[in-house]
This record gives sequence, C-alpha cells and structure tokens, in this order.
Amino acid sequence: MKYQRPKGTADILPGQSYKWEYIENTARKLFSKYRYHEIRTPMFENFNVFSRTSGDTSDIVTKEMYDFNDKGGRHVTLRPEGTAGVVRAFVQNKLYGPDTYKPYKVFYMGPMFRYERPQSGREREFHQIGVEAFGSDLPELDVEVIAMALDLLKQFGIKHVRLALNTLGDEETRDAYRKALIDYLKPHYDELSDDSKERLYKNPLRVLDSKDPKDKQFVADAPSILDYLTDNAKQHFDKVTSLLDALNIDYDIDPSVVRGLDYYNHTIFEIMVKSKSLGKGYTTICAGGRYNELVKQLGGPDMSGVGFGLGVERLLLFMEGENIPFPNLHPLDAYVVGIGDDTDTETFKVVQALRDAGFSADRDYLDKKPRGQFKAANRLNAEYTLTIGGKELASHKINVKSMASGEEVSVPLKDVKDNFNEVIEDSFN
RNA sequence: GCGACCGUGGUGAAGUUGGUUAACACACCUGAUUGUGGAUCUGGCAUGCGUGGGUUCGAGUCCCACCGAUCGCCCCA
Repeated sequence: MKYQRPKGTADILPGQSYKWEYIENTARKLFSKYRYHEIRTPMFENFNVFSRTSGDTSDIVTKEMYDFNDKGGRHVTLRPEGTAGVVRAFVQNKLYGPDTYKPYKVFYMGPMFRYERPQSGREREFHQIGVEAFGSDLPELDVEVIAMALDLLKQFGIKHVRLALNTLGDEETRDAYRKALIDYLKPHYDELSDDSKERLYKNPLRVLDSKDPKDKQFVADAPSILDYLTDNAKQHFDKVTSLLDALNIDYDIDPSVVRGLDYYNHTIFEIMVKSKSLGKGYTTICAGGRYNELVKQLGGPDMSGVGFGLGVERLLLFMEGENIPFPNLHPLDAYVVGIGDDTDTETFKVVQALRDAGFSADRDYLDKKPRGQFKAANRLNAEYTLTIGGKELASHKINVKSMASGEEVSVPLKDVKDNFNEVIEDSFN
C-alpha cells in the first residue's frame, strides 16, 4: 500500500458517517433546549494556552501534545482538549463583559489530538462534544451541566450509566488536603509505584486514581478530601448533591475521581458505562467539572466556568457494542428508471422535479439496461421505482412501483411531478 | 514510552517441512430474461501476498528493518 493514513487517525466513510451525523444532530438539538450555542475555535493554539492551563506536570502536556514550531518560529499545539481554547476565546473576545448574558453558555464539537498509542476507544485524532458555561458560581449551574450530559446520553438510548461525583473544593481545601495526603503517604514512600513516587510531591491527588495494586492498598485508607472541605466548599457540594437528589439523578460519591487536568476545582464528575466493547470494567465516556481559576489564568477577570467533554469515538463504540440502533437519515424515496435513449431527458426532469419537491431521488448514470436499473433501485433500498419507457412517454404517463409490495400503477406524469405525495397516498394507502 | 499479536482480492479467508497456474465463499460485473428488483443457473473477476532489504536454485511461507491494524500497560474522552 503506497499511502496509508497516519497512525491513530480514521477515515469515517459513509457507512459510518451517518452515525456521526445522528450523534451531532441529536447533541445540537439538545444543547439548543438548554440554550447553549455553538462556538468554533481553532484546531491549534499557542503552546502556552494548554501548558499553562492543563498543568505543566500533567501527562497530556508533558508527553501527549502534538506541538511544533511553525515556519515563523511560533510554538503551537494541536488542541488536546476543548476547554482551554474556548476559555482563551472567551477572554480574548471579552465575552465576560456586560454585553453578554450570563451564564454565557457554549458548546463545541470537533477533533482533538493527543500523541498516544492507539487502542480501543483511543485515537490520536479523536473527537469530543463539549459544553462550557461561564459566569456563575452557583452549584445550580454545575447541576445543569451534569443533568444535560446525562440527558444527552439518554437521547442516544443509553440506559445504564454510572455518575461518579467528587469535589476538589476550593484552594484552601486543596492545600489542606494536599498536605494531609502527603503526610499519609510519606511513610509508605518506598512501597509506592515509581509513578506515584514521582507524583507524590508534584501532584499527590493523582496517586488516588492509580490502578497500580501497590498504590491501591494505601489509597483505600487514604484520608478523604470530603473531610477537609471548607464551609464554602462543603456548602457548594451539598447543594449539588441535594439538587441531584431532587432531580432523581443517581450518583456515587467517589473520592478517587480526580481528573487528569489540573484546572478543576469544586465539583468534578465522570459518566461511565460498562461494556465489553470498551474493555473490562467501567469506561469513562464523558467527564467534566468546575474550573474557577481558568479564566483568570488566561488573562481574564475572576470568573468561573463549568463544563464537560464527551468522547465521540467511545460513545460510538459503546452504542455499537450495545446494539443501539441508529436511524437511517438518508433513505431513498424514488429511483427513476428510463427505458430507451429517448426517455433520458424526461427521466432527468422527473428526478429533478422530485428533488425539487423535497424527495430524495436518483437515476442511472452507467447506461444500464432496465433490469440493471431495477437491481440498482433494489440495492439502494428505494421505496418507489418509477419507470418511463416509449409507451409512457407517448401517453404522458409514468409507472410507479412500490418496492416493498411489488405493486405497480400507471399515473399521469404531471401528477408525479406536481404532487408525488398524493400519488403515493392514492395508489398505495 | 513499554509489552503482546497480526498484515494474502471489494469482503471473509485457505495456503501443509519454502517448490513452479494464489483454494473456497460472499460481493460485484455479465448473460439466460433486447421493458422491470430481492430466487436459480452461465461466464468473468489478485501480473500479486503492507513496504524495503536479505537468505535461497526457488519465499505468501525463513531473517532484518520500516509502515500500519488490533489489544493491554501508562494515561485519558
């Protein structure tokens, strides 16, 4: 093979792209109901946009970024996630100003890039659908975002999910907890995994979601951040949980949920599903939380945000694994068969008239014989096959055949062009 | 970054200790049926076995490198 697509990328072909279209359409419709509007930001940003916000020690920044110097010597990065770029745009365009209504609610969908080894549910170019809402510190907004994420999965026909919830509290909480965690883990330093040894001082919270059995034995009895919440942080979190209760949304409070990006605080959550298609155990397909420092970090005012990101490839893998059906968005209403060269023009006119009237219609472009044209109609799953031959042409008629029943009627050509719906109604219902 | 496994037509694949014409099936095209689909039968359909080297009289089969797929770990959506 001479040319192959780059490692970790995918060609999404028509046999698959209709599913993407369905997912994107469904998401758009839902976001509209919650009054979130689309924002489109560049696929690449200055390196600093991500390195500053995601955390200099995070794996995403240190080893997974597609960064390079452009011809002008600018250090740029293909975006590894959606939030930082949106926040940058929010700040640069002064959307925090009084001209915009708060909370300022946006959504995005598009490709993200991470230099990793591809495997199930993970590509180097992958896609996320996400939302961000700025300008409200109230826990009510956290709940809206969580409820909307769950609503979205519900729209896709996904029944059983696990909502894992945690809080990182405010700065004071985090400092106190960080200290407590280090104090707890320090005596076991030699017994920790190499990764965790390194993380202990840089970012001890990450030790909590280690899957290494060596670490897990200590994590189980580690102090819980919930015991270190300041009054404010606790109040915020309690409000979130009580609102979730009021909305009949099930959740598990899971202190091991810490998130891979450093900009979160207060509420964080992951929505997980269990499926053989995504390996054993639960896999996170959607995750998010509140970030109160990010806007300020990128040069904006002290304004908070909350959002989530949904992995489209993982969602798709899960839905396919669970045999959740995707609607056929592009059925073929009519295939027009022309018999004999002199019908060619009229055939084209009928096809265009039907398209003009809002039907999907197609015809032969390979000079096939009638039999071949019917085979094509059958293969394309046409609902109706219309036939024009010499006889029909002379009498200004056309044959209309229902492919499902095999029933065929002869009707005036004009009727088909002017009101195909009525022809179908009268002939087949 | 580490590990495992794999790479033959449009697809699913066979290919025996390396041996000369790369099975079989599906799909597709064609004809039986010069104006009618989903059934049956006719005939057709890989100048090449991911790419590049090497070993050999001879390589799809052995060796090396590279590229890519799949699946773990790490990490993450």
